[in-house]
Amino acid sequence: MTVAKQRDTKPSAKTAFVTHDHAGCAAGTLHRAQEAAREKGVRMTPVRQRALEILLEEHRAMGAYEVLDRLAADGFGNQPPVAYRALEFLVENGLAHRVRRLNAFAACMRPGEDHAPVFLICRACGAVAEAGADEVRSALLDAAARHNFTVERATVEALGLCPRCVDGAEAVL
Amino acid sequence: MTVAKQRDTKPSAKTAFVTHDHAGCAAGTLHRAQEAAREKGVRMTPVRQRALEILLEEHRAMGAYEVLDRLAADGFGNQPPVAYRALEFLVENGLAHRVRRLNAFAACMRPGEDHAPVFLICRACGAVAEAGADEVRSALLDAAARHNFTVERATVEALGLCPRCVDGAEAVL
DNA sequence: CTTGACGTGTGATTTTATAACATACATTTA
DNA sequence: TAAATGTATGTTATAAAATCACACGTCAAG
Ligand SMILES: [Zn+2]
Ligand SMILES: [Zn+2]
Ligand SMILES: [Zn+2]
Ligand SMILES: [Zn+2]
Repeated sequence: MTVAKQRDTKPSAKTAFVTHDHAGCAAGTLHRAQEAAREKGVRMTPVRQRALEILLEEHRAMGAYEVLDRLAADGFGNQPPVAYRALEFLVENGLAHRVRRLNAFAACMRPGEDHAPVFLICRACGAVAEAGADEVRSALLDAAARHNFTVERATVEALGLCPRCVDGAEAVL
Repeated sequence: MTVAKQRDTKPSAKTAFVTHDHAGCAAGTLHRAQEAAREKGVRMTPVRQRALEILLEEHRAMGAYEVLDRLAADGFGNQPPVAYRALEFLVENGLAHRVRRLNAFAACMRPGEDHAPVFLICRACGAVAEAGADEVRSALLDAAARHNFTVERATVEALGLCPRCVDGAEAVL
């Protein structure tokens, strides 16, 4: 089937800002996330999977309450902990990320790959891309080392304009 | 006077995690912040200055409500906007930074210097250091450029253990 | 003196996140 | 299978963080 072909396609790492077969992109990522969960021995329950599917619908970050509304509409609980717990599970297990600048969550595009994500957030269209950036991470570790600081987790987020919005958007800085 | 000598001392860039003359450190930074505000033509009103002084008391980040309590105790208003407005002013004018991981604010140690701050946040003692890290910034810009993304603002924060806490703190990762 | 920009005070509300407890389901153990 | 145990979900309530909307005061330009 044609979907299966898309499913195992390696992501091009810059899909978020260009038009692409997102149905296949999302299905493939979901599939890889399920695989990662299975290998990790954690349970991908219905709420959790649905929450991930919701995050995967678009390349943008969603607030917990927005996810909650969607989950509730699908027959799951409608209280904050329902969404927060599902999202926490996804983040803990590397299937989603928290985007601190937006107080929101985004599906991970490389589930199970143990990567160091850098987020590129378009302030005009809200698109969020997950850029792999080992150089950023190692530069950060170097800087920390100069202060004798031991890094355990890092947040790297850039706000700006994606290639589609860079023309025709008013400057902010 | 001895304070004046401290006031114009350039910060060593790694003061936060080592014992130092913090009274002089704070006074000097406040002085430089006032200077920066004057040069920029913005008004350092009483609330704003007091808010900065409060942030400068320790090398850690403070929540808006914590700052608010302190301001209220000093006779200023006791409603959230009082603190948020003062903090927003400080951030907008480069006299303080927002630490997103903590939903908190920290005084800038290089007011008026137009720098690219990287925060090192100790999860054990709460100390926050502002590490200059041009390499991190340029690596981030490179990564963004590969996606044709235009960076306007960036957040780089590392959570971990400072040199004083690295011994005798349980692992978390 | 009047106008308008800016800053501050205050009450109310919105948005984001957790605490605490009860119930349901699943996996192990007997 | 039945009991026991751990894990997941549902629900009520509350806490924490941030913003809105409006009134009042100050000060400097016209
Ligand atoms: Zn896609
Ligand atoms: Zn965009
Ligand atoms: Zn100091
Ligand atoms: Zn520490």
